Amino acid sequence: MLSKKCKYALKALEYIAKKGNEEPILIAEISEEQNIPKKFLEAILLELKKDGILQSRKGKYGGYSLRQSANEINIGHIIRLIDGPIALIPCVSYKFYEPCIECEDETICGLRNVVQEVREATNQILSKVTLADMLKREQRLTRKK
Amino acid sequence: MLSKKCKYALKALEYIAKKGNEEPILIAEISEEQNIPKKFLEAILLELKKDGILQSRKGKYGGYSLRQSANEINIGHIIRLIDGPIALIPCVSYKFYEPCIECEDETICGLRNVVQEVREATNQILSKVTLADMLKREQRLTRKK
DNA sequence: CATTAATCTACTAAATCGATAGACTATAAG
DNA sequence: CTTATAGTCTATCGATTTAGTAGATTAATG
Repeated sequence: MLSKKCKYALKALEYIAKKGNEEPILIAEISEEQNIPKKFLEAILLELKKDGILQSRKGKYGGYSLRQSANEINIGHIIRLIDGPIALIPCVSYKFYEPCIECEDETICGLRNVVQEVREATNQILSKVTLADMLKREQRLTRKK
Repeated sequence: MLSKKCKYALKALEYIAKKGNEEPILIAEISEEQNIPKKFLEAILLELKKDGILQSRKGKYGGYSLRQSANEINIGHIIRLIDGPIALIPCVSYKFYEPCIECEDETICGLRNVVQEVREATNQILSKVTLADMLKREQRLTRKK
């Protein structure tokens, strides 16, 4: 399950991308508009900045803006950044690979073999979806109503 | 990520299915052979029993055995039983559906739309894999070596 | 120099996870 | 009917993670 933090991150990114002008957007504004606790949001935006997804300016006329364009920002990447591995077990994760302690030989593990398929399918989808795509989907769904 | 508890559950089931005779298997034996803390394992096996996957007998010659046949026991079901929802957000989960608190209208949510695809792909795989399949995979992988 | 707004450091409450202890109950053998 | 065996139930515990808060600090603007 995605953490609240991760959902907050995605909502904040959506919000920034939607307004998508040059002028930076205030933490306070995002916090109010998206109902995200301000202090918590601060920490989240900072993480996104440190990863190079956002940029910021302090002081008057300061705030946050996208550093990468919305169609370069991958959703799977954001999820991994905030929540860590998406895979169901660490021994099938690319980014967060770790051998299972309880497993003597992972190459013959049945569970691993199954979970590997799941990871492949998940990755197939997530690796393609960007922030821009997500906004497009939202627009499409809204028009349908 | 799957919890340790869940991995223990799957390992225990594999062990029981492998021995797969009529005679019940002791908690203590599973615990030792699979390196699972005994007391913890007790609780796990009890859950599996309450769900109808295992059956047990007390006293001498007692122990645990499969109640369902290994090719009726679905891996996704076990994971959901022990760890809860597999889906990334509750609003796309069949078994554990819950609306997102922070979401006013889930039908137009872009994230939900993406995550729904992931759930579909995951389900496609997990709904087909049984305990028997997992054992078969293990055998196949072992032969390959 | 005053104001604004991000950044950094340090907590805290609550929930979850992994595990343990000990009393209780049902079964089989003698 | 008693004893040994082995699962069941209740309660608790320490560590970690999650969600959130408080307050001081730093940088940009004017």
